Amino acid sequence: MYHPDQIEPKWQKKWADDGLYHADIDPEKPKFYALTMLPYPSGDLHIGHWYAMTPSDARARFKRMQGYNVLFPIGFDAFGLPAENAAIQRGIHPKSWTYSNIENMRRQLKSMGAMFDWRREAISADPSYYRWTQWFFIQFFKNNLAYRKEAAVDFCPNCNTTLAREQVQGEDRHCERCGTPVIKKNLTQWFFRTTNYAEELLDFSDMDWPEQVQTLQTNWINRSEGASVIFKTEQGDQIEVFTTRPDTLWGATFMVLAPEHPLVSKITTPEQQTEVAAYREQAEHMGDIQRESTDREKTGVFTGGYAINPVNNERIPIWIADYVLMGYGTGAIMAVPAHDQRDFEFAQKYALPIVVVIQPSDVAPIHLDEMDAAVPASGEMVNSGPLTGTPGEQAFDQAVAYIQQKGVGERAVNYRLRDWLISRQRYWGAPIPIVHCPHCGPVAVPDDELPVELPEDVEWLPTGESPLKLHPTWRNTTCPQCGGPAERETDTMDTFMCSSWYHLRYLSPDYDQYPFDPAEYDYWMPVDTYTGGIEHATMHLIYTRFFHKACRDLGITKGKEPMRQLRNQGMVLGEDNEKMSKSRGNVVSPDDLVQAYGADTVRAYLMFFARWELGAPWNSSGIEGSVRWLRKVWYTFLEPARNSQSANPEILRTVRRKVHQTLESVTRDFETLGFNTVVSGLMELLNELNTAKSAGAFGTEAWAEAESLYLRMLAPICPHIAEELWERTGHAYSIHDQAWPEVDEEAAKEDEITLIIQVNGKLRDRLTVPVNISADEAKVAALASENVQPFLEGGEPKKVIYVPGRLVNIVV
RNA sequence: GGGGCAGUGGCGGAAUGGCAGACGCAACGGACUUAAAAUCCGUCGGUAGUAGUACCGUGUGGGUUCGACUCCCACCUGCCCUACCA
Repeated sequence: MYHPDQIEPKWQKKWADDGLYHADIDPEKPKFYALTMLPYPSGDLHIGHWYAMTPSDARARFKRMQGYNVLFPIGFDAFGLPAENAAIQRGIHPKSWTYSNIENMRRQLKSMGAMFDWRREAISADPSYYRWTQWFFIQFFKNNLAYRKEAAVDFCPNCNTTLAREQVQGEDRHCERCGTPVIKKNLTQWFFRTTNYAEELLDFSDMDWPEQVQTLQTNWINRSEGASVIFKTEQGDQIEVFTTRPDTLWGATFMVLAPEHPLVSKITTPEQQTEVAAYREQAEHMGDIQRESTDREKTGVFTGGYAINPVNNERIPIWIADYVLMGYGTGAIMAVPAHDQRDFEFAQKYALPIVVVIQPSDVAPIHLDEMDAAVPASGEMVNSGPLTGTPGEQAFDQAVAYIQQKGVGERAVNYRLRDWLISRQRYWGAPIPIVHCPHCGPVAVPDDELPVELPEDVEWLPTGESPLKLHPTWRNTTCPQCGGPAERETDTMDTFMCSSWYHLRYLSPDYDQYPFDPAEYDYWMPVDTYTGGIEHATMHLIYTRFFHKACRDLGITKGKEPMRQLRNQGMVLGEDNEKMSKSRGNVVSPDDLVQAYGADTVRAYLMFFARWELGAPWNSSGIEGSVRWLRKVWYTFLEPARNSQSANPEILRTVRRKVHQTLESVTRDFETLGFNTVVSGLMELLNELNTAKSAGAFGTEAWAEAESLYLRMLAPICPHIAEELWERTGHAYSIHDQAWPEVDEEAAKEDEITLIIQVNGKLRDRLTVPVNISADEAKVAALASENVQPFLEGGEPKKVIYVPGRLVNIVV
């Protein structure tokens, strides 16, 4: 009988004792770095973790059997808010909460039977880890990739911390972690210059990443081509604007600044002072959700000031309006009401002039008094001074050339991507290693004083303030530069900073000279296959790419990208087709499943029940199929047959053919991460083998080969049962050290094929013919078919198409 | 408003432009059993027919092709991302 509860712990212990999955540098072997996104130690391993990790493990095991030296590490993204919330709510220290969770999750992870090399485990909350997170920060700081500025930033009132732009999501602009709508706050925060890399981050060449992730990142970065144009106020101040439509410059009849624009107070005339101040006040207090809602009627006020349109020297009024955002572009726009809907609405409401300067050829001649909407299309330039008459296709380039020649602007590219805000006003994170000195300003903590350790004796007060700020002594220090009294930065780093480089720490988690051992780096990097959820497309996956490129420019890392191939798994939903959650009561516990069925069954089912990249709702009866399969595997190979060795050569030939055909498809599907068809292929083969077994194939040479190949193909998916059967069928330990079998092309070949006979593309007959049938023979056979005759109606076919080895299509 | 992905039996899914529904779940019928579980055998897209078989069928409508689940165009539905982005 198959008893997974007996064999699984036994083999897990033996593999661990033998160090079977230790991955060490071996220059003789090609390397393969397989990486699965590291989990947050929330306390319990979710079925989603199993869904993410066990297929990745199977793929890594497959690569290992193919002869690669495979590194498949694991660790914990151990800093973060839930730990701190547990501290506030239940009085448990985040450290003990986190580390006891890690202990439990380690046990759960080990129950998977995955080939993790535990010697390489890295925990981002260990001082030996975050010492280097801090070290990276300092490298960025010293090289002007980290800077501090005051800005209106997103703040989660529930988590009591600022967030990066990427961590604010959805229409209601809610916090990525807790779902609370964020508010804007003016704060001085640390940023990384991700925007320096905007252009490079758009380049996905030589990367095998899903189209969807490329699209998400490309849209997130949102490159737009246009021109930057300098307008001057009547007092001579410059106002720079970005426009994607330089060809509409002659139609710019007013300017709009964001209410927060620094020039507003200077431009505003005394008469307009009160109104402008009131509007700015109102804009400041209005939530972002309200302010950014598109359907709200546009509002604004006149500043009293005027600018000069640099192409036609027209005097145009300067307004402020909250539909212009300080955070995008320059916070100022030239308004072209005739050709931009927003500007059009604004101009209508406030009776501002509208001038048509573009006449698209497929639009009836535009008359000002008949306009009820802007005409955003491009077309021939009209009313545009020297450029009047320029055809639509040339308008953009001609306009840019014109402003460049006049020295009032130039071609420009703008991105929506913002710099990465990394300050968090929380305790449980890596402290930002900066000392604020009243004389020297912000000064980096010297390398030999790293890590800046988190003090453990902190108090939890429900004030929303970081305990680091409230700590009586920790803040006080001396300036590393001048030696005078100074204060430590009390903000910690975004945990995405920790996870931007964990793949490097896995290489040498105990190394203390550098973030990683360069020898390990040179051997293992880049990551060959990276797997994880698509929800990280515009967060972690952008950050880690930025991090790699920034480090490359500092001489720390090498190569263009950190991860060569990326694959995303889908999500396992509850049986009710809803996202699993405790409150819905639809959570599936992997611990319970392992207890009931064994890890191998859970692994097999997770790989079989859905397309991995799509995921599907859980089906608790579906897992029965995987249980039955493994039970069947067990007795197929272990229970001798009464009629052993009595099969005829025909049967044995068929056995060999099926085995090698399956090996071919399984190999291909493992390569492409098509796990569901790997499993179904093996199920199918097992059915065939049982047919052959009842026909007397058991105990033959062909059977022995089938057994050996079957178990090896099974090994990556169900490592325990494969090892057990490998031993029980008399093979030497360990199956996981065996080579992936080679396909015997000769054995896989078919002798006969089923030739499909179609008439006008419709199936009419199937003929069994020799595989090497000639085209003429095939056509003759097809035309002779009884099922075809009635359709010929005695006449000659118009055309007969023969697809070698497949079909004959008769066109009548 | 913009962009992306998906749509195949009761369900999950399979199918280099060439036999639609492999494999599995559920369901139904049968064998074994005192009984149950386990296991085994069989049926399982729709309509008509005892049957051979015929017709219909991969969200809808067109197109390309000897031939379309697959490629192209338009649309519908669902999900995801994004959004006064200048």
